Amino acid sequence: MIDYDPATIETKWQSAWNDVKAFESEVDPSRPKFYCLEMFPYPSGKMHMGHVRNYSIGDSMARFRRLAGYNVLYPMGYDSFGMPAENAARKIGGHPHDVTWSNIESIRSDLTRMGFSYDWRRELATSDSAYYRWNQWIFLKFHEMGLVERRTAPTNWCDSCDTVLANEQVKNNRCWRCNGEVRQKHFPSWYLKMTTYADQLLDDLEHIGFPENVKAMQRNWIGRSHGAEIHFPIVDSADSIKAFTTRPDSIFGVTFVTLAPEHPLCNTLVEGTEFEADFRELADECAKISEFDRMNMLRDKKGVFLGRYATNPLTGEAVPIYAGNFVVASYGTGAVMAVPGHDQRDHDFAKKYDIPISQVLSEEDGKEPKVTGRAFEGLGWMVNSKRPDFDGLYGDDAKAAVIAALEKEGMGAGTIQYRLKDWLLSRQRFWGTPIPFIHCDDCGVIPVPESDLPVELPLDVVFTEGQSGNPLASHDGFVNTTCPNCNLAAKRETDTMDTFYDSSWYFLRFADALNQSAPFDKSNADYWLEGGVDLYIGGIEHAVMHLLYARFFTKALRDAGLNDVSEPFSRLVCQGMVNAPTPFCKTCNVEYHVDLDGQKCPICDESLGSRSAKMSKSLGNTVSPETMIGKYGADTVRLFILFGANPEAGMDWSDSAIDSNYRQMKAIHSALIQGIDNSSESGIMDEWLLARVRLVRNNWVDRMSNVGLRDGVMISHFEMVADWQWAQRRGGISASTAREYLTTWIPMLYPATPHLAEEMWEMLGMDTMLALSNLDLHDASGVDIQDTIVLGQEEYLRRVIERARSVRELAERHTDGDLSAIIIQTAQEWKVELASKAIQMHNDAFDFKQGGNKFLQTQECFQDEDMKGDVMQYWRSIVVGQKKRRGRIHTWGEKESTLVSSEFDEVGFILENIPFIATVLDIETVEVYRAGEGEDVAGKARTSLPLEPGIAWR
RNA sequence: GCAGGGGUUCCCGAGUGGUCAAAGGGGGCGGACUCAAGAUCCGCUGUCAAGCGCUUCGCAGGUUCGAAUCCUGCCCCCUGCACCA
Repeated sequence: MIDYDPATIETKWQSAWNDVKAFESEVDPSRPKFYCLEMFPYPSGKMHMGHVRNYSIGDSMARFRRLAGYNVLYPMGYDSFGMPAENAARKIGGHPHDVTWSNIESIRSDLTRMGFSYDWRRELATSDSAYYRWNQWIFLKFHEMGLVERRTAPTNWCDSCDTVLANEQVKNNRCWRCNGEVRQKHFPSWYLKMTTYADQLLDDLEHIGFPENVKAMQRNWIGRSHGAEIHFPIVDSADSIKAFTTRPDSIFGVTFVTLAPEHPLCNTLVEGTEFEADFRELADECAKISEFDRMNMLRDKKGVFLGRYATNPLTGEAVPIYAGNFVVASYGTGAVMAVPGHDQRDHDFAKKYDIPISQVLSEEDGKEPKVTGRAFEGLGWMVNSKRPDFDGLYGDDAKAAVIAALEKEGMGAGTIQYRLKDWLLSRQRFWGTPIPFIHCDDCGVIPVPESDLPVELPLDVVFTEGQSGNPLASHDGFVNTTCPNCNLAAKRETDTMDTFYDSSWYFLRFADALNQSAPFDKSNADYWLEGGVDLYIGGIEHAVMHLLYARFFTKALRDAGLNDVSEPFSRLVCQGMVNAPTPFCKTCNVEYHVDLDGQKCPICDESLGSRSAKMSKSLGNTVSPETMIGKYGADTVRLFILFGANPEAGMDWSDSAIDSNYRQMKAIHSALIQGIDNSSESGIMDEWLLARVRLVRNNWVDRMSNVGLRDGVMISHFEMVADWQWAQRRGGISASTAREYLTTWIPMLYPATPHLAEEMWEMLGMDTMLALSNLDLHDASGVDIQDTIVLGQEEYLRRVIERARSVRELAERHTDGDLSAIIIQTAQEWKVELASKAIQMHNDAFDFKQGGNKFLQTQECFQDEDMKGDVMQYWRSIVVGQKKRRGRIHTWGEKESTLVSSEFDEVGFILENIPFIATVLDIETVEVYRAGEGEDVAGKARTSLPLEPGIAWR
């Protein structure tokens, strides 16, 4: 017997695939396309388990689709601009370019060793000028379209990263990358006007296959809210306060107005008055304190009266103006109309400062609002309106009426607010795409002409530790240039682009990666991206940033005329994390480094337990893919990854589990060898095994088509081995059946474990490699009636054996000495007859409640007075059932019904299989007869049902 | 607080009204093989019991002839956003 030797066959097939260029694909409108893409890696060093998982999923799907006849685009690249490379370069004194390229080499070799089937011709790296020149080209295009804006505004500045950040990159006022605190800084910056697309980005979410949580996060992020902007004229002033509200229907309950302390009107109003001092104190407090303190402080709502009043535009009432620490300057208009009767926050504030509370919405139509001591925030019926024609209106009608009145009187308008901001694109860092603009004293900020692209990053820059600032800014050769307009000396822009820019269109570049005259050819992009990338796989951490930017880009590029695609990704799968055991203290709820395994908790001194935690360097619970591939081979690692959990679920690394997957691979290998070597001429299990494979293959295609890889692999790598082994145990199969089975089975092994499959395919004598094969999977012929019977019979046998086992222990207790015989009593003929009739009637929608008893009375078996009771009881059990179990005619599946109706000869079938039953049950004698035709051992005759014989031991 | 996702047997994890004491894997136990270990194979793994038994799918109710599955309320966990007006 040949041993399973993954190392040899894996390298063999990897180079064979490479030799025949198996995975290179071209546009071919005559075939259905499938674009399979994984979020490309940031080349930070070696490949880790998260990558392995991501790409194992993608590769299996790509291979599955190729096998099914699709024209598959499956490319790979590197998201290689970014700070880690720059920081590494500073540390070791090199250039980010060199750091990046050596990491890319390393990752590429890991990817190759896993056998991933990429079209390597399309490989790209975003830090390559062949790529980023198109970043610049697109930027100029966006500029022409009016989507680029340079403006000075407060920005999020991260001190430790030495750069500004986009809104999306700030989490809890901390930097997404380094977790350092972010502060506000006024800065001239480049923006992409993503808000132009806010509505499309939100509305189009409805039609794409993203997971619900990702859609929710994006909706949340875009944060569209419908409402009104309402003007509150300031008493004795020409100014008015513009407040945004989502609840214009509560306007008659406004008892004060609150401004953000940063609101410019605050200053105007208090300057030189007795209220100035208090206001300054509040404003300073808000400006200074750290985010952490502010979160605490904000539990305590604070405000100061500004000494002035504003007029409610619909009533003319004057209400006091406050500045409040809880009003956010950057959202809406930075001013809030306060309705303490219907907003809990305003309610708290009003109580604290003794401001009147007025209720103008009622929970019940026609009734006065209840006084509860809390604000009623739901929709309600308007009451107490200080103008006619409003009372009695509800919800949207109420809002519309108020807005209409405001618009008519020029005091406001219905508006829509977004949380989404424009994308702050510029970074004060070196390792990114230079923004292609030039600052000229005379001509201003002007674009680099297209013919001068790319603006390349200089390679002669020295990076040293402790260096701060952007090295581009001090690189004379880069900075100094001439103005394309007036030809006088000018300076280059030294800001570079956010690296998320690079990854916002790489999936389009892959469609035509070698194009040197354009970012991509339109027809190529339209072919491969029609309906979007068909399957996009990556981590949930990109739910907002990358996926939102990429959607925006695709739409903007569409509007630039570069493609006809509106949504880049038609189906997104976010793969779960790979976890591994790590020491854990239950009491302190802290995870520790694996070095502390088996020791005591450093905090509370209790013994540490273990729990599953995300693999990370800081916990030391990582597992090196390289080591695992070396030990078990790529196929086993892939099988483990796919079988360990469904793609979306988190999975736990387990040494024993990968070991058992390796054993499974060996079992598959030896089953295949056994099949190939089979020279038997007859096989009693032929019919059954072939029926099984017809059934199972359809299920497999079904599961795989829906990225149900775990289920798919369970069928191909577990159930089918079990079927094979069962067939062997039950008496074996013939050579021709073995061949037929393998011809179907081996391709099913191919997506998950392609090397083994390819090797076995060749050994089976096939000339065309699986990598080049195109099998019509959907042509699977399915199971026919004969298959159903054969499968049903075998299941019947298994069930009989199972039941025999389950009563065995009891029988042993009730019998003196060893058991020597098993007695099987199949159901009486009249039972089978009745059941068969009942099935027929059930199919004809017979009403058993109505006519069941009447029918029974016409039956021959019912005429015998002694049997009447039994017949009644039996009848109930097959057509009605008990509390817990429904009647058999309802619970029998197709197989069972077919067997019963076709008068399956249970006695004959068991007689044929006596040797097998005797062997597996380890018993000398197996007796079988129809109940009533032999001794009624242990009173089992009465309990026998069709397909459920009474089983007794002796 | 809002939004999304969850809570299933020793563990992980399938399971969307009856075929469910609930797939599969891990772990554990037992057996075969072996001098032994490992590997491999077979069986068992809620509970009492020669049963159309009893109890179990976060908790409490409800709908139903029948609920892990549907409805209501509550508790807990994870993720994201957050005094967003």
